[in-house]
Amino acid sequence: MASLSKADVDEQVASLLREKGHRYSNTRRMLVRVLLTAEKPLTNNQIVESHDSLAQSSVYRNLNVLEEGGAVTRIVTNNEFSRYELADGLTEHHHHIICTSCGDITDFSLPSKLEKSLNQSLRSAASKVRFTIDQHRFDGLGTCVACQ
Amino acid sequence: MASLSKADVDEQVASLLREKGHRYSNTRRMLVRVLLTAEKPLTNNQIVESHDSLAQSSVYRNLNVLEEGGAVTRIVTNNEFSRYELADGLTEHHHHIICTSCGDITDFSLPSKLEKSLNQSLRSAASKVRFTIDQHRFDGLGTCVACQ
DNA sequence: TCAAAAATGAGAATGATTATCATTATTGCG
DNA sequence: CGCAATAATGATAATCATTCTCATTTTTGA
Repeated sequence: MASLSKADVDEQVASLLREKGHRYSNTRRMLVRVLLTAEKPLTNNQIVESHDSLAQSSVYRNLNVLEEGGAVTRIVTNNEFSRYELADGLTEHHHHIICTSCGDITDFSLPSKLEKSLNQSLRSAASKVRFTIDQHRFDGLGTCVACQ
Repeated sequence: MASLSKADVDEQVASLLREKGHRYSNTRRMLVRVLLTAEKPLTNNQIVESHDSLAQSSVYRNLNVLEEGGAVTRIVTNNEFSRYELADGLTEHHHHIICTSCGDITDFSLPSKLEKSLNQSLRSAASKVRFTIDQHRFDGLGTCVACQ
């Protein structure tokens, strides 16, 4: 599954938002663009600072709208900041290695075979406790070079 | 790896705290007892309410002390409450199925073969980006029976 | 062109968590 | 045993990321 072009992503996001009765406004378009070009999940402030015309309250509000629409995923690790990235389906499925000291995040992927086995085990466990699974996350927690 | 007895856990925690120059006070002992008997990760408030003599500020402070000592793991999912459980080594290694609606958490385990492959893939990815890995987490995110 | 609906942004409010600090408990040493 | 010194406690205040409010602006569709 190759990654999508900017136009494709726009179209997908527009459609996701439309389903929820939301518009794909300029601000939202800008957020998607920033997340698409970022090579790692970003905090709200990193996004705000990336562009003069972005108001903090709007970024928070719109990231929530995008998250509810399924276009963006929020990553929470500690009690500091949330980080945001484009959701699965808009990017390739991947996982994270997270620095518990500074919060920095790096992406990585698992062999698809392993990914399948994981999914299988998860679904089977979930059905036993009668949970519906929307997504999963596999994170490595540790320390980055800068922090050790 | 069978789970440890209460006495064993106490000994381990005492030792972990001692290494950090902390005492294994009655309050801390009580927190460990509550987490040990709980069948799922608990919020700070759930712990406070489990016992009259527990002050909120002390519970927060001591959960942090226990976390720093490696005796307790904090689980953060959304912007609401953190939840706490005994760390790996004091309980059997396991994973979580989390309800994104109410925050409820259920434990489950992966086949040890899968667990090994996961670890291998993670370590290999981490070394490439020069991260040191302390632990990993694999969470299923979805909706519990009560919320769907 | 116009009204209805949605989005924006500045600032106020919220609320989980952390810091403060006077008081109390514990430790180890003589 | 006492008795400092050190750590823990708990009530309360402070913090700060995030959410809410609301007046204004933009967009939509008829």
